[in-house]
Amino acid sequence: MDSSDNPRRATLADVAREAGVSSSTASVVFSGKTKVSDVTSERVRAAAAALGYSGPDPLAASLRTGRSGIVAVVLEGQLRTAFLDPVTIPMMDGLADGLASLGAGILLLRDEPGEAGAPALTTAPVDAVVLIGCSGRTRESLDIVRSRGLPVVVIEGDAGEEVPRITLDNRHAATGIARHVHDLGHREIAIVTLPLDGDRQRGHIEPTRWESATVEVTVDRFAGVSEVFPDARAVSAGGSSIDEGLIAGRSLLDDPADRPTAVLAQSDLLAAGVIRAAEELGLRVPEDVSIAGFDGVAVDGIGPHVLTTMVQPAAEKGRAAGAQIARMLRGETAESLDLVCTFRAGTTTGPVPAR
Amino acid sequence: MDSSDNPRRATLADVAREAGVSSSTASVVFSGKTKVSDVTSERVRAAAAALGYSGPDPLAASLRTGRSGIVAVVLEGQLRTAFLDPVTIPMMDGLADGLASLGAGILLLRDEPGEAGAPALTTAPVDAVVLIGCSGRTRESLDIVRSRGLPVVVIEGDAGEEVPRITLDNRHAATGIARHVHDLGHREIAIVTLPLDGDRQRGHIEPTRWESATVEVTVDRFAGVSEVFPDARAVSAGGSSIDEGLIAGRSLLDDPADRPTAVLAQSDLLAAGVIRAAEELGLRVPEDVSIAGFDGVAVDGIGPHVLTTMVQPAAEKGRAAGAQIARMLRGETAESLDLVCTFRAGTTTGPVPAR
DNA sequence: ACAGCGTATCGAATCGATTCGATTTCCCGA
DNA sequence: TCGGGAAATCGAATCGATTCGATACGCTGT
Repeated sequence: MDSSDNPRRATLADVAREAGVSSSTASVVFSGKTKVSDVTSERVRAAAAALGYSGPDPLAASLRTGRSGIVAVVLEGQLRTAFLDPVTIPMMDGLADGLASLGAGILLLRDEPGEAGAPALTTAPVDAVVLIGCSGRTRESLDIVRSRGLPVVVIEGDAGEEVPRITLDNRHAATGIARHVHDLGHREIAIVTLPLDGDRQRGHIEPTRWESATVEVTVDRFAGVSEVFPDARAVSAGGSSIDEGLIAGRSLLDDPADRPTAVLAQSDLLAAGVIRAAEELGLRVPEDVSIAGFDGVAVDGIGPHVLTTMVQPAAEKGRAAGAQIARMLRGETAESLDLVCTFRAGTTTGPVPAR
Repeated sequence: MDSSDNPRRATLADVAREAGVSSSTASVVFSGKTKVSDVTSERVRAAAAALGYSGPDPLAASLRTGRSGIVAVVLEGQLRTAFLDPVTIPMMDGLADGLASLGAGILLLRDEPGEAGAPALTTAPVDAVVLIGCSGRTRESLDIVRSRGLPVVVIEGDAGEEVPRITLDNRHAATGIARHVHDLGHREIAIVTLPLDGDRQRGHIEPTRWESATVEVTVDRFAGVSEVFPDARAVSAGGSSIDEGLIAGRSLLDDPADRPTAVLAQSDLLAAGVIRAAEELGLRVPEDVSIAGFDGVAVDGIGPHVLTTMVQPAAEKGRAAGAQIARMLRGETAESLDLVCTFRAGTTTGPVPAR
């Protein structure tokens, strides 16, 4: 309205002059770092209002204090890819919470090839960085961050020693759910896995294929199940979605002669797809086939079922990352955390059907 | 490793001294704004490497140039609320694209009560702001932004004149899909709406109820359908999800005596829920009941069906917002855009069943 | 040999706040 | 009446780069 195209916006110095105080005093009025008399404070505020001054310029303040109040989150590839996973969202929310105590905002960065020469990470005014799902190009991001000397935390990824990381006890949790199924009497089970690497290839997984798998989550969850069912067959999905689960589920349940009595999916979305596949084929869950998931997210549209699954503390992952960042910013040393999943018994697993 | 706890990180001046050039020259080597001889450039780079200097400090650079390369996106409430809507994600992706030409990152801000006195928006070093779904508290955000004199764009919300906005032709698009259903011969139709206001109350909507509705999208899409079907009955869902659609669908399709031949849902997720409700009741889609959605997002898990819907240019919304921001930052004036949805004929609508 | 010119580099001002030691003010007790 | 000390305010340095007019240098054409 009135302040949009002035020749120059008012600065703190202008306000101070207008109020008849030094700029140091004016500064303190806004930051509250020191006591100022009420009368002075009032005069400064009045002057600010008169000049249309809306508080200290964040850029200048940042330079002086060395803090921008921004934490970068580096996601792989397109945002849509990252946010397709329903776990990501509560995690981000948790991160926002964990960072809130710092009053820090979240800067979304894609670790893209970066057309304009330097990746955004080089030139972004951030106080710290959170790397999610460290792999491939994220590695480069890490190098940049290290050379800038920024505090960094890695969520679900390995970035070498010295970098604090937040992980999940994927392997142990997977063993837990496998044991649950085993206790129910199941012996013929199948696993629907997440992608093994960037290829996202679907289909049956030969045991030797695991050697070239790079996605840690997938490998760990598989290894966990293997402890209980060393010979379980596995098919890989092309991603974590209901439709992918449906495809995998069909391929597993199609042949009545060779049908597992239980299917362990590596994500809840996949499990939901498998349930749909079972329903399609006229199989009852859990009477004819037991199905378990992983993650413990709210999956829409599986009707009356409550999925048996391992609930991962998604929001907690984010909060923990935020907390570690906060520590590092205070100069304390951060530590790595391995969060534990908790078993949730649902209605989708039951005793092995009488043959 | 080596640069983590030095007494002081190297500055551009240090590098310049080490290389035996002036700091202005050193600056130019990194920014590339002016020609520098190869030999000088090389000397500077070598000096930088020797001192472990990783490029100009973004904070200092920002102060001088007045640009931080960051655009804030203000979301209402929890992140999870905002990202639950599958339209949000491609939109953010589009925004990221639209902003990429500026090399700008996206700062996620929640318009919270803001415990620590000033909301983050006051102190965030941003170049511009995108407000999403302007309502209630977002209004305050707008005031802050205005007083800071920052360029701002509103997506799907009204922020008064002078603020460029990106909108959808919701009303017209809704009319289009209603006409499609009308052309198929349907006369008894029902609408499943998105929430009418913050209450998110479920259930039948009395015509007078519309007067107090505050969510623009809901009202517009309803009004659009009303042009074709003035007497259509409407039920409100408690949100945009498959489960909410299921609930609404059951209530509409339950009674065979009083069953609409077509259901128009205000979102694809709701439509998916209605489809499930129909299937539950043994109704075939579209033979027994036609169902249409809105949005054109990829909905997982409705099996072989392709939803008849209005495809909204979600990514384009974000891209357009990004483009307008870019214009404002270049000093040009931005304009409001009303994007159009396109009809997609699917397999979920068909001729009205013979009675 | 020199005016004229293009190129590479330099100097110094500037961006707008924060910070902390120094200074002033004022009140109280001896 | 004056010294002592707490409270409020001031001054000046500082954060680390960018920018642009000025300068120096080496060529070319006549």
